[in-house]
Amino acid sequence: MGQKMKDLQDSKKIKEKTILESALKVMKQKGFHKARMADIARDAGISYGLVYHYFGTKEELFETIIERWWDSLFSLMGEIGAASKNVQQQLGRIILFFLDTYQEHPELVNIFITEISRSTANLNPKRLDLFKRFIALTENIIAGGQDKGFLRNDFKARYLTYIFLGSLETFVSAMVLVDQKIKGDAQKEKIARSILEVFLNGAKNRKKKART
Amino acid sequence: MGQKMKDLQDSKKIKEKTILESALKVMKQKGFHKARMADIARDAGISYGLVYHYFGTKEELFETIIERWWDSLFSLMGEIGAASKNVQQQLGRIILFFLDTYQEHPELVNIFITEISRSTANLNPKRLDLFKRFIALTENIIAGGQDKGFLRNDFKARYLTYIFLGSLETFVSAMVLVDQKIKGDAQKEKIARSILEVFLNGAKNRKKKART
Amino acid sequence: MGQKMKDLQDSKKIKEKTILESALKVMKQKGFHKARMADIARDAGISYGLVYHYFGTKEELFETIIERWWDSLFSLMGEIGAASKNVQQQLGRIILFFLDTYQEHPELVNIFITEISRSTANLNPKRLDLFKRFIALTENIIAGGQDKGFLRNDFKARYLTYIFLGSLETFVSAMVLVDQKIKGDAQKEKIARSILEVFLNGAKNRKKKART
Amino acid sequence: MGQKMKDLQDSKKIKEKTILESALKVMKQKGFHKARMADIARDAGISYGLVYHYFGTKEELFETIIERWWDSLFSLMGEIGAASKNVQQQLGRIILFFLDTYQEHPELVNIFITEISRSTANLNPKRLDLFKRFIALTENIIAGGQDKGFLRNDFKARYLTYIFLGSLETFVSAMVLVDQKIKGDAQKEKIARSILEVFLNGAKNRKKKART
DNA sequence: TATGAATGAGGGTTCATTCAT
DNA sequence: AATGAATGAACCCTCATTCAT
Repeated sequence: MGQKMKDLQDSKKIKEKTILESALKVMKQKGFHKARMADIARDAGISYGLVYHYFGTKEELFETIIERWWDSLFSLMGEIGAASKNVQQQLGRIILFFLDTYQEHPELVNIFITEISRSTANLNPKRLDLFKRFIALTENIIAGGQDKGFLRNDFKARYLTYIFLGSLETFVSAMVLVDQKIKGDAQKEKIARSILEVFLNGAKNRKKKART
Repeated sequence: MGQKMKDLQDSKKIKEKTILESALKVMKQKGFHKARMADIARDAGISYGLVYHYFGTKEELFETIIERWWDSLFSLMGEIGAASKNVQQQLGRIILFFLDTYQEHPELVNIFITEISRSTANLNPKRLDLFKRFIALTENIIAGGQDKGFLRNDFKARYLTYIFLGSLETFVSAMVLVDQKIKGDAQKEKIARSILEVFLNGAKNRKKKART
Repeated sequence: MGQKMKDLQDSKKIKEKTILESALKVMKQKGFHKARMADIARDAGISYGLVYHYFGTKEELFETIIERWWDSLFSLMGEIGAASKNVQQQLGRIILFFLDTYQEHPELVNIFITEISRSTANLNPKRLDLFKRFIALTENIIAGGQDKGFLRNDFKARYLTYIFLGSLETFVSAMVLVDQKIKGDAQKEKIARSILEVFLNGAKNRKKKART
Repeated sequence: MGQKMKDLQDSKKIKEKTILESALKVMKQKGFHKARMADIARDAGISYGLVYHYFGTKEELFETIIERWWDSLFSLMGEIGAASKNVQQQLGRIILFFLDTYQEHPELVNIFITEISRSTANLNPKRLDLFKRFIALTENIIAGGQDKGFLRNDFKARYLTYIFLGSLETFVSAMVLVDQKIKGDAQKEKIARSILEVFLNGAKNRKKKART
């Protein structure tokens, strides 16, 4: 491949990325349905006709965003599965992934949570499958922990999975809502540990005798 | 007030309720932004002009739905605060409220969670305040539990609150997503106990020695 | 006719008048096209359904207003014609009629001028005829003045008529525009004399030698 | 600026003008409130979406029409002020401007008179100011004539101004009403002279002794 | 690639009018 | 007479998408 061609491709990639980032930004501000192609183009500093050159339709643009999210998520789940760490570490990795992504792209997390994970309107079979697949992968980890006797067996793995992902998700989205920034890796680690600790050991006080 | 007038008011109330329910139904199917007034009217079996007779605009219709949700939620929080139960019971009541509402109006929960709680686009200051107020009330309960030594003190009450509400919410919304119906009060109770139990005692197995 | 029936008819007349006056008021504020039946009814203190009981349609309500205007105008023109006054007095009567009506019902004059006299959209053949008839009657007076040698003969009567009515109309509508009230009969007389004087003798200074 | 760019701008200007002319045409036929954007677009031979591309809203389109009218009017008043002609000539210029505009764009004059000058509903403070400014400029000319002793001093300049503009306006609008075309410059000149002559010297016959 | 003029389906809203009570 | 719920035609405006340049 010639240098020129490579440059061209690079420039194409860069523009694509610019558009995607503008899309995230605008969608965060106005929500998916209210985000206009013209807004996205303006934010990206290009004409709106050009957006159609790179992404066929608004839907396609949206799909691309979603796909990239899932790709990175499944890529992580693959890594986690490959490395045979213990449950605690595996769950920790998932938590950190969400916090990392949030740190880098708060809008992405926001949109993922807002527009995709919750809206049945946006939930076509293909997307639902991705969800189920992710939940199933998490459930596998949880079930593995149950098998090893590390996690309690008196609840279905599926229930524990919901609770785990729920804690995580609400943490992240609560931060999105109040536009909290995670300040530094230290805070990130602390938050991750909190979530994991409460999930594993519960909110109940074990040190003193409870008065009630 | 004469009987006739009472009847008229009743019929008005009934029609209002019909419209609200149709709105919930349609919004669930298509999402808020995609829900057309014409759809709602058709579902309610009336002309769309009449919807405007009862609710000035689509936005107002939406606001009414939200307000009623908050009213019932705050009404519950008031009751819980008034009755000086222990933390466990108080949290249990909150869980049951969400499950109950879901049982009766799955769409309402869905819309609340999907369109309101998460979309910053819909989150004007007034709404954000309601949210913060609800979170603060829950935090009070949690903090109360910490004061009594029942809940652990090594995490901020706010963090525990997020985790509690997160578990609960994800449970409910996961059920919304896969369109699970809660079968009977027995199942509802069981789910409520699961959520509370894991929140309080953690997912870790305490009976056997964990192998990892 | 029984007393009861007479009372009923009176009450009917009163309500009709109330509606007509509210219509004038609202139309003045919002213009004819923007004036809603509901507005008129609210101003009259009745339900809008009742307006339809008295006047079949909005158009009919409008027509009634116009008709009454024309009736009183033609009634005046009849009087003027009957009494064989000189031109000066006849023209004076017309001027006073407009000023009187304006004094009593500024809205009516406003609507007449704004919505009727000028909008070709509202000018169906019947209405155009009324106009032409009024102009013709005025022209007769003017032509009479020419015949008697009182008014100049070097311009068509029609032209002089336009100029006469134009001066008058602009005076009145300029007052409508700036919402000037005519203060007392003295001012009214003075205005009437000014208009007539300038129409008859011109704006040119006749007392001194003009420098230009 | 490149030739291409100039062409583009030209084409844009041309289309804008096309739309404005269609707007005038339709508004004349149906009145402003009844004029539908779709009608205007159809008359201009374009889709109605495009009208919104050029003019944001119906209101804006309307505003543009009004503004251009005022611009040309004030531009004339500036010219008149600059050239220190005598009063007679200055007033003549104003008359000819109205007649010219009428000759070229009868709709514009009609709309100006019908929808704007008279409807208090359309009379926001900004517009009222423009009116007052125009009247004040005319009044200046009249007052100048009074100062020089050319015009009579026994009436306020403001009154004479009303009468002058009134004669002029009614002439023009009467012609609009009956859809008279001005045939050739000769007739235009004659009309102009008539108006001025009657305004200056009055309608009274000065040659013979009036019999009444 | 890049622009933005052009299109038109879609959907919110208004309001005159009807009609059951 | 009186009310106001109910209807639906009409109309403004938005915005995804196409296409000529």
